Amino acid sequence: MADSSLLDSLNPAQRAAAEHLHGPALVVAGAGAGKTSTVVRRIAHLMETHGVYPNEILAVTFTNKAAGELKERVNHLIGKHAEQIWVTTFHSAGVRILRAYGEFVGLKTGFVIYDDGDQMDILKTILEGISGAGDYHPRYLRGIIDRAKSNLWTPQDLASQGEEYMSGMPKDVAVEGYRRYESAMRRNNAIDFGDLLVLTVKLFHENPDVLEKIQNRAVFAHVDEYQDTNKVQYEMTRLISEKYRNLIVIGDPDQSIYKFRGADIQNILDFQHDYPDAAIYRLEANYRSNARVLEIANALIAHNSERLEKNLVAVKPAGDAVRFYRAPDHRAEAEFVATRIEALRGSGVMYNKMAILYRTNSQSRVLEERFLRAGIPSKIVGGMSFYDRQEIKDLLAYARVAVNTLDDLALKRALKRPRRGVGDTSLEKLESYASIAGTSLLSAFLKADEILERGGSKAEEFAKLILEVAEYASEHSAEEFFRLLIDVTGYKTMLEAELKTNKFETEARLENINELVNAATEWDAENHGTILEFLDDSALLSSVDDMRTKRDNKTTPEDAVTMMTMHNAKGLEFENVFVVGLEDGLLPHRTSITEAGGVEEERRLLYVAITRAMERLWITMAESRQVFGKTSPSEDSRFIKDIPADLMVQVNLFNEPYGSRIDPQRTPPALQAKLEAAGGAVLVLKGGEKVKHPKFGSGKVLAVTGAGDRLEAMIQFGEGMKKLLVKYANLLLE
DNA sequence: GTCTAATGCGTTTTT
DNA sequence: CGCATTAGAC
Repeated sequence: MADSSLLDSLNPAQRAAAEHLHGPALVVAGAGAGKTSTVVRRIAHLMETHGVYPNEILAVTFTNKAAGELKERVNHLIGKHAEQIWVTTFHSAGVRILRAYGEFVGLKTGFVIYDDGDQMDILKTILEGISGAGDYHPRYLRGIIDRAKSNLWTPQDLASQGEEYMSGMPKDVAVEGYRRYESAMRRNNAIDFGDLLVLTVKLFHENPDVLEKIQNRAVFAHVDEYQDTNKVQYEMTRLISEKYRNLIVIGDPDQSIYKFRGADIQNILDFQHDYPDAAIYRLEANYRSNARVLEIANALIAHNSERLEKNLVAVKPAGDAVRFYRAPDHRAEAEFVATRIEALRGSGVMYNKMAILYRTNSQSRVLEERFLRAGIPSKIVGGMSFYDRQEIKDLLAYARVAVNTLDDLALKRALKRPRRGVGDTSLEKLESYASIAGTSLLSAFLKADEILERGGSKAEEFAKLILEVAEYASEHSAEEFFRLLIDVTGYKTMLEAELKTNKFETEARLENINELVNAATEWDAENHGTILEFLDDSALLSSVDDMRTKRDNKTTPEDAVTMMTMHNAKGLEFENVFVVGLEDGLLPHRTSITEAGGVEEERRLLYVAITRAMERLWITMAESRQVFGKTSPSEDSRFIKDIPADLMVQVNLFNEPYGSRIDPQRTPPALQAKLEAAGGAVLVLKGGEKVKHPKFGSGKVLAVTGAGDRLEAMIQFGEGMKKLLVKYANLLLE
């Protein structure tokens, strides 16, 4: 095959994957193995060398942020036509498809996306309506329904499942709850995250012509993070790629961490079974981490059994040793991290090269407080986000009912703030009227004068306000709309009145509604879309996506330490990483210990966290920690024992080693063979080099495997391919 | 109808 | 500890 400069920077394994043309393929890509580069170059190569049109290429990523980066890199490589490549997440693809064809599966124009808070509101009412079910927490039912949807189960399918899927709820309550939930959602013309995928699959099944249109947009399909796909995503992938069968899935079973969301590691483990003709490519050279970091990651994950054989080898040499700090309590742990961060800063490292990863969002508080006192700038990714704040949700509720007058839930939320003089009793009457008449709540409000004995005019006034707002929504840009909204609803006036009694909090709220307008302005500039599309985008933002973190705290300086959960860290990398809270009960989390496969999943989570580190890694635990206001003692995480003691340095508060020490003579395996070249220069092999062997002559290094003394090079010589132990091969660089 | 204070409760990860 | 709910006062 003709050399293409596009692929020159890839190693042989990456290159083989990037050159894959037709048919299914599985790319097992270890952490930091350069899978994004491989996909970027594969796409560029398809277009440049094989003349594939950009609008025949689909790439599904895990987050919008990853999608944006992929697009940008392809763009950078080959220029403008990359715009037409469909790079998306499963959920964004679902919205786009359903906005175009939703009517085929019973959706009406203007349907809105409900988040988990909305789901809980609906489910609470539903549980209260089922006799004897009022005591069950809606959270559990939401979990059941989400899991059912990720498995493509209808309420009827759920009824035939075992008790283990009912989260301790009586099965008939769960099934009936699911049924009522579905009809409530349709009545409100609303869909949830699960529906974005479930309804898309349903649409594909029932409308072959629609499916074919999508298939033609996905002649060459890529699905990233395949280890975290669930049943419905599996089905979506299968259907979309069915026509052309040019499907490449990329993933790493060792990084599967979303089982609770229905992700099924078997999807990747069984790929070759589903597609017997699938090619398989393994990217096993890790370009990200210092060899010592990778060594402990490998040692840890070796304790898992649900794996695909993989031998991840460091390209980088050994750097700083991994440090382990055992703190007396959670405050001391925060103190240690703060001290280390200041020391790093003192030696010239920027704050944005540092990250702290934890198991649960609640762990961020002590750290944040400590950093605030120390003057360390920090930003929290995830947790309570901008769009979860009360004032933002209130305003979005007005927007939602404006674009979808069937949204009773949003109408009720809007009614609460500012107060409209319509209380619970009136609302109840209007709701029951609407329910009997089979109309929306808004229609009932419009006729409130006839329905209510007292206070009907106030309800009607409110309904008219909503209609007025709805008119704005259809006629204005997002920015103009939200400017009008905060004014005409009296929301701003209400907040300004609250300034007297609750200055600090209200000032923040005023600032936030101003930020909402700013967000809309920026969005307008990039999208020129409708209010409905603005709502879609804000609903689908993930915590690592830019728009949200940027909005989250506008005072956060560019140079700040990143704090996030281990889940959110997937796909990211940082020069310096602190993995905190390695205590049994926290990691592995107590709730996961009794679940089948739970501990292995938690071990993978730690594996993901560790492999984020490029140069320096600290692991910490606290011997006691406050939970719900009570101090309780804790033990080392069982995962600490998975890592041989001589691979980490235990340190004190001053980062000085004590107790166990690593052997300074021992070098961790790295994918680098040091060869004495003619002039005595050190030669590093990673594949692709031309070398000379005393007996076989000139050859080209195809791949390098193994480590240390067992490091082997696969070399193509004139007389054929040889696999040689580098240590004895006497190779010279040509 | 609305606001306030007291109570009780839960322990995870998120598109 | 932080929240969501609720009883009871205005």
